[in-house]
Amino acid sequence: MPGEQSKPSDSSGKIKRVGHRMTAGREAILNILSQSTEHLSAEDIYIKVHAEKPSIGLTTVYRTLELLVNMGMVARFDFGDGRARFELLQGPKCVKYHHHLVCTECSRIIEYSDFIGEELNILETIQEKLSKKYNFLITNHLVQYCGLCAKCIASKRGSDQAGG
Amino acid sequence: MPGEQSKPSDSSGKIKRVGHRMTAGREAILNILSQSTEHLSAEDIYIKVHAEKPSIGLTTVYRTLELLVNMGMVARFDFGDGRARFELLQGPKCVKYHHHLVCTECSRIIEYSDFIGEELNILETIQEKLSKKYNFLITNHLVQYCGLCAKCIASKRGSDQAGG
DNA sequence: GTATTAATGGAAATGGTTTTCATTAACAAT
DNA sequence: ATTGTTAATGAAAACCATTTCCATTAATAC
Repeated sequence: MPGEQSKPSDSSGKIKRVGHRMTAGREAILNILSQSTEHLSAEDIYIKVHAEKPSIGLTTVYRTLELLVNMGMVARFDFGDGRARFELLQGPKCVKYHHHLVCTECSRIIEYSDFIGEELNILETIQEKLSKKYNFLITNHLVQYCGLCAKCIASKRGSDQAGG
Repeated sequence: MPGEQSKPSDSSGKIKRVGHRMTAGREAILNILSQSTEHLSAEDIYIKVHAEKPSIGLTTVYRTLELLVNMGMVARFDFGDGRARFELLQGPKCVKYHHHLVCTECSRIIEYSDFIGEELNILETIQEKLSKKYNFLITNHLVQYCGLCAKCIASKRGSDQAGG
């Protein structure tokens, strides 16, 4: 059946083409990633995968994520809360650039796409200049605004007592 | 002696003013931080501090760094290699903005200050917009270009064998 | 179907960071 | 300078995300 490879984007095909085997675990993990817009940690993914395929272990999740990151299919982010987050770089829901708003209090992460147009020109111009000046092969960039989200501002205000 | 507080920047004074005690360990750590332009990890700092004051332990380094970060005197970065890096935000050598070039292969970090002017306008404009739209209190931002440094490009080329 | 070997799971190891707890020492009051 | 209070400390243990080990399983090629 030629239509069989009509999986969400061609992730499975890509994996095979590079000489890796397509397994139930890898497929499940790719599915989770393609269905989520959140930035999932390895454990988040493990919990979801494990729910639908209990045979799959955490180790496999880590190994698969490593593979996908190395293949450039998944991006890995460190937001400073001690666990890495992962995001699919392919498929319908994917975003090309990763510009985040991170709450330093509760680690809430917002991926904004507004205003990105304005940023990109400048960022790409600078990327080229840096690339030349420092002899870097730049493959990616990352912009993070750090601060407090609305909730944490509110709860801070509360715990600061009659602060005003 | 009134001239005694002429320490490099007024870090010690700042610590006391907030109600914390100035100790030998904290002073040593602040010294290390103010003397280095590198992005030091907790252990880097520990090794340097330990060399001049062997009584100071790694735990104290971590605790002091946490204090300084909370006081806003030190910035903490995660470059994805599993250990946090720290950088003084005060004193003569300090940089206001933290724009980095990170080698994903060897974790080499370059803090560039070129071209920053061009970026800042846009980044600050966007910061305000995001702040309003998402109700964030943004205190900081971070720009990272990721890729391969010159050395790692070269060594990749070598290990790829007759690749061209 | 069989062989090959990549992929896997579970347990153990690793390594950066945090916690615990008894001890020490900074600062304020004297 | 002495004393009292309690924050700060060091060492060891705990923690926890991630990696490694190794025997077993299963995906692909034949």
